[in-house]
Amino acid sequence: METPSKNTELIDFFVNSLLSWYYQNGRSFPWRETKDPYQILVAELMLQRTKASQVVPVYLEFIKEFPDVFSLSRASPERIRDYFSRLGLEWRAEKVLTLAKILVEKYGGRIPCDKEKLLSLPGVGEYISAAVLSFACNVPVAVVDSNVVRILSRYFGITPRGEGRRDKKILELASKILPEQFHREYNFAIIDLAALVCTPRKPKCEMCPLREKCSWVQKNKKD
DNA sequence: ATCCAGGCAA
DNA sequence: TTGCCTGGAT
Repeated sequence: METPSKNTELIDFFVNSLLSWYYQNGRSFPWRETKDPYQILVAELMLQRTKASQVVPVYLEFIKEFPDVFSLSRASPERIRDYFSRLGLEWRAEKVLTLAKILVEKYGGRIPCDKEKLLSLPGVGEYISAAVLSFACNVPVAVVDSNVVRILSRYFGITPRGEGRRDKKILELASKILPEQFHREYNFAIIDLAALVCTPRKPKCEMCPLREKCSWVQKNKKD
């Protein structure tokens, strides 16, 4: 009887605090200024396992040389590798070219706003698919990476079974929380909070907008 | 030396 | 669903 309303309260506080924090403290990146699915896709391919600040110059140069999927599909593998090697992702360059060619030949150069079609593309999994859908296609889906998992499990006091990205509880919670009207801002917000405040080690709980109701903060007060 | 993390194959 | 791949971070 009291659990559902408490959960709702917990969720409302989470979403409201997170969003207002984001409007004050959120980061700005070139790929957040656009809703072009191609540019979003390129950014996400580059952002995997790479610090965003390091991606910025590479991304800008890449988009300048390959402003759309057609120009990319005509690029040489070596030229693409030049960019991705700067990010430690040169082993992916070949896949990027394959991806561009498929987009041109099969989809007429348009990135499909469809989960199944996105997942069928080489180099695109759950994470990038969700990112493209929310950031470019205006489809309200929760973007869940290990950073998001960390925040949800800390705040709500959930211990994921094995990997969080494969934990049903976490995924259900993530989509339950997602505010449909503000899904894009919300997804950016949770990514930024994870990067700036709720870091894996030594999180800056003093400056966290969620600390009042964070289960992890309460548990660690003893220390 | 080990861990991490999203994509992917078995 | 489980384990491997890759290379930067710890």
